[in-house]
Amino acid sequence: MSADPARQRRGRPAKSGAPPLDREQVIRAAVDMTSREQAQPLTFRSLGKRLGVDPAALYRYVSSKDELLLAVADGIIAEAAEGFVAAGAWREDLTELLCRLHRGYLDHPEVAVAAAARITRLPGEMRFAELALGLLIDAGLPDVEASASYRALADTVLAWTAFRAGLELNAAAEADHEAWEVACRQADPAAFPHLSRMAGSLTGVTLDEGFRATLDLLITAVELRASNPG
Amino acid sequence: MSADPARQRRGRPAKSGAPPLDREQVIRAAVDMTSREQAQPLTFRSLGKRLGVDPAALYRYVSSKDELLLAVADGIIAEAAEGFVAAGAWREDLTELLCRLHRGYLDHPEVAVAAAARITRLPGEMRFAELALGLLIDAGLPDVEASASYRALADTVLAWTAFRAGLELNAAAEADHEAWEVACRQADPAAFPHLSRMAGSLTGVTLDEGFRATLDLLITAVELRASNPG
DNA sequence: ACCTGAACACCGTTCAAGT
DNA sequence: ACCTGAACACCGTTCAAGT
Repeated sequence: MSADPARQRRGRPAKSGAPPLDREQVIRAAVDMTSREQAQPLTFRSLGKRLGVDPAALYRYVSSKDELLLAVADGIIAEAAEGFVAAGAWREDLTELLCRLHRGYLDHPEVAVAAAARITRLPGEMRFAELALGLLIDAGLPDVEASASYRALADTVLAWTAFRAGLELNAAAEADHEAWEVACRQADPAAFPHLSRMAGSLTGVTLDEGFRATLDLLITAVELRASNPG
Repeated sequence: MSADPARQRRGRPAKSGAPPLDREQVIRAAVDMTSREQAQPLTFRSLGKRLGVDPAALYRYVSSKDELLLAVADGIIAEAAEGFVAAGAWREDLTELLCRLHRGYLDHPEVAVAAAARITRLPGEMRFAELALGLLIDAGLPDVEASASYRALADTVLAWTAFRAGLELNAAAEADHEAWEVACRQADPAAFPHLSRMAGSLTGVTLDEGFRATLDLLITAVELRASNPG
C-alpha cells in the first residue's frame, strides 16, 4: 500500500514494532543525542538504545563510525550556513558566519572534537565554504589571497572549536585554569618576573575572549591585506 | 650498600630482575614511546610492556593516566623552551619560540591531541610562558595587552597543534584532503561559482602553510597594536 | 616494598542465526 | 530484508594476593 517500497514492512520487525529505520532518522538521532543538553556519548550502543534497536543493526544505515561522524558534522555545518543572514558589511558578516560555525559545533562538543579537523565534502560544508569565499571576494581580495585567507580563517576557527570543545568535555581540563592562576601567583618572582607580575591579567582572559580576540586580529590582518594588495 | 635508600632492592623484584623503577624513568619512557618514529600508543599496557612490568605496577609512580599525560607534555614543552636561543628581534624570536613548541608537540602526536589544550602548571610550561611574555614586553606592549596577545598567540598555536596532530594520527582524515579537491572541482559552477573556480588554490594550501600564514597574520596584528597603543 | 593477575565496565566491528 | 546476540581485541583502574 505504501508508495515507497523501502517503507514496506518486510523481514523481522524491531522489538518495538516500529517501522524500519532509515539513514536520515539515524543521523538526526545522533545529532540530537550529542547536543550539550543531552550529552549522550556518540556510540553505536548508545544510539541503538535511543532508537530501540541492537547497535549492530545501525550498520545497515552507516558503514562505519567514521561515516556517521561526518554525516552528523555536516548537519551541524549546514545549520550554521542556513541560519546566516548577510548584513552587507563583509567584515562583520564573515565574523558572524565563522562564529555561527563555532557555536554550532560547541553545542555538540563530542562531534566537534572528533570532526572539526575533518573535511566532510558533503553539502553543508560546500555551502558554507561558498558563502565565506563570496565574502572575501566582496572584500576585494584576488582569488589566490582569498583562498589563503579562507584557509587561515576557517582552519583557525575549526582548530579553536575542537580546542574549546575538548576542554568542555574534560572535567580535569576545566579545572586546570583556576589552578593555573594560583601557580602563577605563587611563582618565584626572581625566576618568573613577568609571569608572577602578570598572573592576574594572563589567567583572567577567558577562552571566549581569547577566541574573539584571535578572530578579530586575523580579520584585521586580512583587511590590511585587502586594502594593500601585493 | 646503596647511598639512596629508595634504590635498595626490597620486596618482589621485577620479572626481568632489574632494579625498581622510578618516576622519571616512567615519564622518559612514555615521552620516548610516543615519538613519531616509535608511534607506540600511550597506554599503561604498552608502557608496562616497554618497561618489563605489569601495567598495574605503574600506578606506584603516577596516580592516573591524566597525571602521566601532563608530565609527558611538560617534558615536551620544556624541551621547546630549553632549545630556544633569542636572536634579539622580538618578532622573529617569538615566531621561533612558538614554532618550536608546535614542532615539539607534533613529534609526539598522541600527546599533542590529548594535552595541547591542558595547562600542566609544571616547570617546563612556566619557563616557556616567562620567555614568551618577555618577548612581548620587549616589543613594547603594556602588561594587559601583552597578556591578551600571549593568550591569543599561545592558545592559537596549541589549538593548531592538536588540530594537525589529530589529522596525522587518523588515516581517514589524511585522505580527506585529496578527496576534497576532487569534490570542489566537480562542484556545480552554477551553485558553487567561487568554490569550483578556486578549487585549485583553495585545496592547494598545505596545513603547514596555513599554520605559518596564521601565525604571521596574528603577529602582524600584534605588532600593529604595539606600534599604535590604545 | 614492589609487582602480578584477574576482574569490571567500556569501545567498534563482524558474523552466524533468527524471523 | 532487517534485526539480534555473542564474540573479539582493545581501554583505565582497582584490589587481593604473592614474594
